[in-house]
Amino acid sequence: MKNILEDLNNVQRCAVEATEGPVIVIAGAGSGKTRVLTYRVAHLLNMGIDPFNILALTFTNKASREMKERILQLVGNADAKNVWMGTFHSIFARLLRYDAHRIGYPSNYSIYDTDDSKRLIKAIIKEQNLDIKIYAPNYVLKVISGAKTNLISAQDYNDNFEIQTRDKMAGKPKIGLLYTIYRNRCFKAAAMDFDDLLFNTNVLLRDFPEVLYKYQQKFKYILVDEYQDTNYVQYMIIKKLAANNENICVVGDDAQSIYAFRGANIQNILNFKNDYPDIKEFKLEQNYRSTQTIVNAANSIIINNKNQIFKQIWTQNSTGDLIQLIKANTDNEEGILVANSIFENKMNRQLQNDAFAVLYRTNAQSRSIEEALRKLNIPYRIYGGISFYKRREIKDMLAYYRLTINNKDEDALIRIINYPARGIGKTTIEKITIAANKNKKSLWEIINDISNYQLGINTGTQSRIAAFVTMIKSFSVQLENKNAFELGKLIASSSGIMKDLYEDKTPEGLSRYENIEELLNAIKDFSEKETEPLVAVENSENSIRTLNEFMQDIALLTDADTKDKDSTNKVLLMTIHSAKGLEFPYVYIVGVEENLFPSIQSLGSRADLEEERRLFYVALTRAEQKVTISYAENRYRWGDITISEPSRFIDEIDEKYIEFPQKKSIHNKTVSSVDNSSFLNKKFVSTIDKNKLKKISNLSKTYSANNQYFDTSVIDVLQTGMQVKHLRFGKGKVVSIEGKGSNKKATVFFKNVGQKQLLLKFAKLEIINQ
DNA sequence: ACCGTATTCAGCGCG
DNA sequence: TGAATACGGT
Repeated sequence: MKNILEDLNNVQRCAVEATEGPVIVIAGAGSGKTRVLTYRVAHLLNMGIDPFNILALTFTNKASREMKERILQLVGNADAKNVWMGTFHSIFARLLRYDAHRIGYPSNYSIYDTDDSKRLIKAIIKEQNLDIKIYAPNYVLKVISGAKTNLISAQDYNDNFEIQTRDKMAGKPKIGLLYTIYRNRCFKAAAMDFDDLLFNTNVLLRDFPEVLYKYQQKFKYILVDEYQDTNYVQYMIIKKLAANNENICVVGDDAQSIYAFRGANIQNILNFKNDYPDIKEFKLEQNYRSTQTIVNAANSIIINNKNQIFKQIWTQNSTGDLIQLIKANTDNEEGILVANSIFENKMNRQLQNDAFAVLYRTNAQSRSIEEALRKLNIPYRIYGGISFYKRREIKDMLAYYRLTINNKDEDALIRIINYPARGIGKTTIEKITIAANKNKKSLWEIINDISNYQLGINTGTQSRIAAFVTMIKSFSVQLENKNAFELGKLIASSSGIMKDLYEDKTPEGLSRYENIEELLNAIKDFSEKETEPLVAVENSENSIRTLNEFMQDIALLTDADTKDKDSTNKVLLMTIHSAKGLEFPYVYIVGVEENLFPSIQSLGSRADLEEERRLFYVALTRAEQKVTISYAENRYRWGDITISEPSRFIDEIDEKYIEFPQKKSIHNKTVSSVDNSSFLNKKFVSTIDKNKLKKISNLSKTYSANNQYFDTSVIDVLQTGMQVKHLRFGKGKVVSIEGKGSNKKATVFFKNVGQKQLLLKFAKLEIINQ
């Protein structure tokens, strides 16, 4: 067998071979992070570790799928698919199928997605006669979700004086009550939302020592990807699982932590060492993805952040093109200029459409880009958007499946009890809901025994309800003996959904019908082929693949997971957030303006601004060959034209990496004096006001002041024994010098921080004493 | 049951 | 501005 370790560089190899004990890998952008993770798992397997003893947690389903494929290729042994690899949610959803009975949940519990949760919250707010404006469902959900993420139960929430005070001050004292009701309703419906999957896992591991012991024994080796974006509950779960063996390896890059806004805690990675004193730390600093220009420009950005783990990303790749700056008058013009630029590059360099990606801060920005691309007949695809599984007709169909599997599923029941219309109206449902709340029963329990409750429902309606119950039951009894496709198809036709959509001859109706057909095709694939389940199945004695299994498989899918058949060779448009982990030869970052990027909401706090800067860093480092940055001076936002300035992030890039606009906007507003001033010629042209001129000229001074540190002469002159000063590390003494030319490295002993290896072209060393 | 109008929302979004 | 949904009238 080939020694796979030979594919790795030194640090990567060390990180892969350090299988025992706690390990942290700080992996710079493009430094081969995924490689380390996959090779590490492959290495463990080659060492003879049982795949069932390995737990690998990823950020997205897509990442786990890709990693699995690569590991299979590496070890060439189908056993590898038994590694527990997946997202936190899919892995622990699975754990809960085995053990949730201890906290009162059946193993066939439903999973509510965000829409389902919101519907339920809204219904509860209405039932409580609260003002929907004060208790906006989105807000309430966000608060509840945040609480669960921080392991605050409904009980804790209501008992916590500070929280209660905060809610009262905000004029929303009933949020705790809504949390309690919401939790109880989910429980009664045998449903968990996304947050519950993690929250309840933590409860199991916390309150049931035998469960904790079981999984500690099982997961002898734990790997966590994208550790910088983990939140508190994830942190706690990992900590508990790893407590016994401490064979834990986390991989991440603090510079790419961009999800604080939804609870990710960058301190998890910054403080990881505190939890495991005897930790081994590896830093992957060589970038294999991008040109020197891109790497250096990205470094010059991120250095402005205070809160970070020190590292020096460098590359052996060629210098490459300068970062091109495009200035536009309006957002529409920005779209045109970007599309033109893509077209030019495509022609001049003979590139395919899929060599290009356009990244933006907010989804609303895609419009002008789309229009311009369409005009030039450049095919594009928006990455993200409405997921197949979130379409109304699909959710309706899935609601039938959910109710068939879990009769208590309240959201599913409400969704379909009168769809297709069967004469069970609002008033009836209201009566049933009230009865359920009063009797502390699920809706299903009420309608299953409708004749025994005096709800004032007329006999006609009662018999229609009874017929509905009978129909669902007739589906439920076939869950075990029919495969997913047979039963799925039966439900689609018996429920009347197929007929309902078939009769709708509008274009929307037609497309809905087709979508249902597509869903059935997917189920057919699942039933027949040995499709790889998202999470390994341990005892697959079951010869048929059931509808229940299908639903578990897709419950945690997102649109990023739905394969797009004709996704090939198109320009990709997406938010920067969804670009995380991806790479493209040519990257356009658009709308790089103050108040948009960085977002206006981020300007209030240093932490938020630093997150925006990391986001910009992520955007830059997606590119392999060339980055183009654009901004517009006028932009439509919320129906108003707003005037914007170029983002501070543009100023932060060392200007020697930027190619400033030469020719102007298509509106021919070029200022004639451009040629007179070499400075203006370089900078943003057009109508620059005096203040901006002043600002820019100050900046240019800053740059030249900085440039002395970059002066190659320092690299050439530096000798062992010299006293030097580093911007962040302070004073130190050169211990040794290795390498030559631009890859020259010095080992320096600093008084304050100890010994460091520095790549001289980045380290802004100043010689203070020979 | 359905349609037209009113209202609301607009930072990023893993599962 | 524009889309997505809620509401209210027929």
